[in-house]
Amino acid sequence: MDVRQRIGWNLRRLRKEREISQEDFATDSGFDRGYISGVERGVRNPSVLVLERIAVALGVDVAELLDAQLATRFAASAIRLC
Amino acid sequence: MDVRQRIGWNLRRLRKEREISQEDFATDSGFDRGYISGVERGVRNPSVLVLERIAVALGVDVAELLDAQLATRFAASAIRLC
DNA sequence: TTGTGACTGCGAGTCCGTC
DNA sequence: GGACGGACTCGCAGTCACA
Repeated sequence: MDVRQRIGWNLRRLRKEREISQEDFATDSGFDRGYISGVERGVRNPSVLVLERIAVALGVDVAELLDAQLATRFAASAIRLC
Repeated sequence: MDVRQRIGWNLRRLRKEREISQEDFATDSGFDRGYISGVERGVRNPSVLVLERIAVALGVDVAELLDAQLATRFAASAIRLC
């Protein structure tokens, strides 16, 4: 799985856990809503500074955004649920 | 510690473990030597796609480049050794 | 062998909108 | 609520010469 998709699924997972919308998270993290959408879908290529801002907004460590296992699991269950 | 410094120390640590120069690693990973130098010193802000290329060239997972503990330890010992 | 400043092209990141 | 588009700005990717 691509790093961008890994990050995307992890971001979506952690955001959903907190039960907030992309718009609310965008304002929290100080990013554009459309940009957050792109990151979640894995079409954007964020820099590590962006990653840090996202991690801080989520209250987790940057490394957690790159966790392959959790991303894969969440992606699989998300596909099953839809 | 800044994410960029974390990545920098981890890259330097893993590269030194393999006993190769910045120049050799640059050719291996397909980057410019000056750019690698900047990433190691934490003055560059690489994108996640760059991170993946570096990780592949090192033969490790991207998450390992963001490991805070190993980076801090190596940085401390490096300062002690110099 | 590595650090560093300066440079250009292009993509990251923003703001508007529609569906 | 979220996907997706266009147009825009600014900063990063990638390179080189020199210390």
